[in-house]
Amino acid sequence: MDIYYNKKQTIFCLGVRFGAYIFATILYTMKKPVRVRFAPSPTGPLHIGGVRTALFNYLFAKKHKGSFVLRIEDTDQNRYVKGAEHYIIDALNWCQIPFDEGPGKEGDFGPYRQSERKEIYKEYIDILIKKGKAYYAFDTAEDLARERKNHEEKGKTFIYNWHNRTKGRLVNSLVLSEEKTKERLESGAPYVVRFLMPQDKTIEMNDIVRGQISVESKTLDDKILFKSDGMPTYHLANIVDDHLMQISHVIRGEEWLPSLALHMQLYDAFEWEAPQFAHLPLILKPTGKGKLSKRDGDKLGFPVFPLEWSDKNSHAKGYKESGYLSEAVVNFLAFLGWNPGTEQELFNLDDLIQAFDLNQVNKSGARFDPDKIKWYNHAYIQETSNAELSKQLIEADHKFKAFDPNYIELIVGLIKERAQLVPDLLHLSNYFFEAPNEFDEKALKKAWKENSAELLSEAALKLKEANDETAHSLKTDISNWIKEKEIGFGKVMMPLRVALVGALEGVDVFDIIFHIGKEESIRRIQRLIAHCQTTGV
RNA sequence: GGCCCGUUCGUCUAUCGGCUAGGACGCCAGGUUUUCAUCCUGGUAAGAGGGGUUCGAUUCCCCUACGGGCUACCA
Repeated sequence: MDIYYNKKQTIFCLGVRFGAYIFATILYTMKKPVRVRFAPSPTGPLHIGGVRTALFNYLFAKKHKGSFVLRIEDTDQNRYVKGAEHYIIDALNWCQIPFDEGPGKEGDFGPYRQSERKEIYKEYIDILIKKGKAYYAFDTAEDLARERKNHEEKGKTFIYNWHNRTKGRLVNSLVLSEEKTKERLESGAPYVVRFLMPQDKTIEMNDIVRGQISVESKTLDDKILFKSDGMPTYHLANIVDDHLMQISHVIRGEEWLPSLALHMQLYDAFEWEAPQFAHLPLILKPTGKGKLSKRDGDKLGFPVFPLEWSDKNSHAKGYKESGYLSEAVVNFLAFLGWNPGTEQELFNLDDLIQAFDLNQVNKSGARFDPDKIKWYNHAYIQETSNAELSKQLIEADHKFKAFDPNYIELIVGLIKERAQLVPDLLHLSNYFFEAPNEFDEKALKKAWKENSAELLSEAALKLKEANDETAHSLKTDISNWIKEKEIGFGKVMMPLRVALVGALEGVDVFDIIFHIGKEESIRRIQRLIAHCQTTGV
């Protein structure tokens, strides 16, 4: 194969290999511990895309024996939602991807809420200003809106950067004299701090998922780093915290990719070594356009949140409450945008940690498939013990408290292969716990023939005498009787099933009789006969 | 509009220059279950288009199209 390589390719390949080797060697000698963070904003319930980001961070951390940090990015006081932080922690715990450090689990790098780190950001923004990498700006929101509008009317886009930071009508410390700036600041006038984006620089970046990316700095704007309310914006807080918390790898959603150039410039400005970045593909709506949003759940009939959430103006369903097992959700999520390259589909958390590799993460967005997550759930229900499922069943419906737990376990074992969601166990099993209170019309039409009443009466008599030691002995006795009578099995079995279940569904008829008992079975048979007589079927 | 990223069955994806393009979900058919479901077997179905590079491109490069993201004193 290699003989077909031309010279150019060979040199290139050697170059790449040599480069990779040097890079690997440097990485190896540094041997920095892996530290990753999940940094959500407490603006509401964590949605399923956020859970996936957290999961990938967790898997990567555990794979490399590193730490998984939870940092609450609550720098926007307007969007702060009470209870959201608590929800995030509950959700991570339910998924069994707990963090090693974070609020309530203080490590060496706290505090872990950005609102509690206000002074730190002030300190660092001052460093940037002193270095001449950032500047004060006094333009009001109205000023900026006006500028945008003016530009728009001329068919242009307003960008606050080298184009106009010192021209036009903008007011900032680059155009004001030092004294004037000082005066303004001391007068208590509101100000923001902007990053002084270099004018002519090709910013080369490397992303673990996407490889080389490059952006021309002249297309970028002087982003606000420090808001007039004394809080940092995401960009500043993020870089400062990732540095201070010694984050080695930033694994986050693709929506942050356009900010990467800014972030790299910030690391440069501080003269800090940047962590490695991996931008995860977005999760898209099952149908239609765009990324999966918090509102899609109700519209499309599946949860988009791990746990249910309610506040005064909204209520949203959660996977947990809808009867999904966390293992299924985690397995499904792991396979959105990643796969191990083998044909194995079922992975528990330990397997995932073993197999996980950021290099195998896909670049393109993945549509969310509600059918597939159901399939995973069915698979995991089969793997879950009858005892555990019974426990969940009893929790879900208190009527089961009246029954022997051992009986419930037996029944669960009988029906679980038919259950896709945990609550399915409820309606799939009800004929084991109570007689049907109505009979499905279609089923009756199909099962009930002229002589059904007589046959069933006779069947009831035979049942009384039958050996009910096991379901199998029952089956043998009744089958023999049907054979002797030389009638089709269906003639007896179908109406019998309707009598027991109320419909043409359910597990094996003899399993049902065995578990509910002969007496109850006969009672149900008589009820159906009576029903058919009164309704004249 | 500008900037960035992406594009293999309907969906999630495998392939890291040799392909009769593999698996899973879904769907369809058959079998098992005298029911329903499960389960088993089989089937359906894909490299956006156009140029290069190459003995050979799904794979590498370019263009176009399409999709996605960002473009806030939100994260």
